[in-house]
Amino acid sequence: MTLYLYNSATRSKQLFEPQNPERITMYVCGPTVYNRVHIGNARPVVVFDTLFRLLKDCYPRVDYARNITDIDDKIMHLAATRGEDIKQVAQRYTEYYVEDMAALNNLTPTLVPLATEHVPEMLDMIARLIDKGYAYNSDGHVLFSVQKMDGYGALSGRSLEHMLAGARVEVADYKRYAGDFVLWKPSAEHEPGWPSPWGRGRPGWHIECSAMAEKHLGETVDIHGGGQDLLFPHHENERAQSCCAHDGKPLARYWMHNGFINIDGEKMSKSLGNFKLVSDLLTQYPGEVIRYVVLSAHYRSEQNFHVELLNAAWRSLDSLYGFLRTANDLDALAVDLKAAAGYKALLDDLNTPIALSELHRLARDMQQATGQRRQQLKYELLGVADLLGLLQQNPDDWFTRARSNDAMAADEIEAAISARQSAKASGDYGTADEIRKNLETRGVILEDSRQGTQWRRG
RNA sequence: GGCGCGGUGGCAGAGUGGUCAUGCAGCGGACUGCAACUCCGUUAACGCCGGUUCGAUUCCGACCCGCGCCUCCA
Repeated sequence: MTLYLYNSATRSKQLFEPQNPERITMYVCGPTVYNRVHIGNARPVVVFDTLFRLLKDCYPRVDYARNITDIDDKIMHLAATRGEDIKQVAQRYTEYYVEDMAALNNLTPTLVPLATEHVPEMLDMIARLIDKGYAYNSDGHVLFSVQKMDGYGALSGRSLEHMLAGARVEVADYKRYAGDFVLWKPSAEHEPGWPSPWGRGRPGWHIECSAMAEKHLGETVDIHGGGQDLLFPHHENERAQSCCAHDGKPLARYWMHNGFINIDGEKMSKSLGNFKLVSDLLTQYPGEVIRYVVLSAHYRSEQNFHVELLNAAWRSLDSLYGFLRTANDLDALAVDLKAAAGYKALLDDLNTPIALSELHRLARDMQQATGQRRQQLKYELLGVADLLGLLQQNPDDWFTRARSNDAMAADEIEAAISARQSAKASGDYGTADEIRKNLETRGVILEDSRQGTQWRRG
């Protein structure tokens, strides 16, 4: 078993060698809870959930932390406009987030730390950074001095000169250097805040991840992940804080970043009005279909998202579940999953498109195989699919579960089918076809076979 | 301006120096009372121009086009 991962820090695919094979640690940046999540927010969650599943299969223990940022200026503004407490706002959107992510078959991470519950840890880390000379207090702000750190910018591959050369940053007057970033900032009377040695205030964006990773996973994590856009400044700054607080020890051994999702070739943005909320998509598509679409592209490449993709993914899943339906009564027979091509594809930097293609190959092979081989193929198919978070529901449920409230009830459908059976038996094909056509207009498709008639919702 | 990424068949999307990705869609056929499902067969691609090579979609160079990041957006 050899796992290769692309490390953003070295810009190359590397053999994954954990610090301690008995306990793998992974930290992924979670959401700021101020709105419902869109499909772009869902991509890292699905990607790292898939990695989590793979790691759990390879190692005895995996501690996977995905934080919730529940204190942030965007949350504050929303709370203020609605006359609510930030806690109410954050809690509500956290619940939505959990709900949406669960609908996409994402497992719950081992740890889900909240920023507001780690303020003491952040204050402690900030104090250490000041003691060590990496941070300074200025006018109620505490700032990290990027010039004090050797190799600042190495993660994202940029130098201070280049960063500031073409930058159009307004330099705040409390900064000693334009590239310095905030660890702690003052809160006005009406704003949420916590007491600190530097006055009442709130944490900067980056410090929470450093503090929470340290507390729950230790000074160095094996894998740190997030979206491509977090590489700079967020991860660069996290790395700087942690590294300097820990006397040079690296924050992460492997940095992983997923690419963006575009909508019809354009970046998703509120100004373009083209962002797709997961909750909206879920009203029309099963979560598993959305997950399939996300996994159909390699996580590092850009993905172009549009409605036809969802439809194609749905049909692909129909095909896979169709094979499983015909094997419903078959007992799976265990084989070594790690020998499966789909498993190997995942070990190669999470090549999910190849793994998906293997699902189709396995399903087809299973359909044609007999005896033990058929049972083994079922095991392999379900096993690889499980690593992808797919195909784990009962095929009959997949095909017959009602998608809306006005959908035809199952017993009504069964009654229509037996009426059609009688018509067929008496040679009255006109009536039989009429019944079938009626069902079809109500979203029910019939499939005759020697064993009888099966139905599914189309 | 700085750093980086990508251009593959109708759509999506892997991969490779020399038969095949795969899925969805299309086309032809089998099965079926007719369909659906399934099966068999099949069409179709590697931005442009050079170079290296016996051979390049794959390596090298130029060009064209598209895209991302450069302080709080996954």
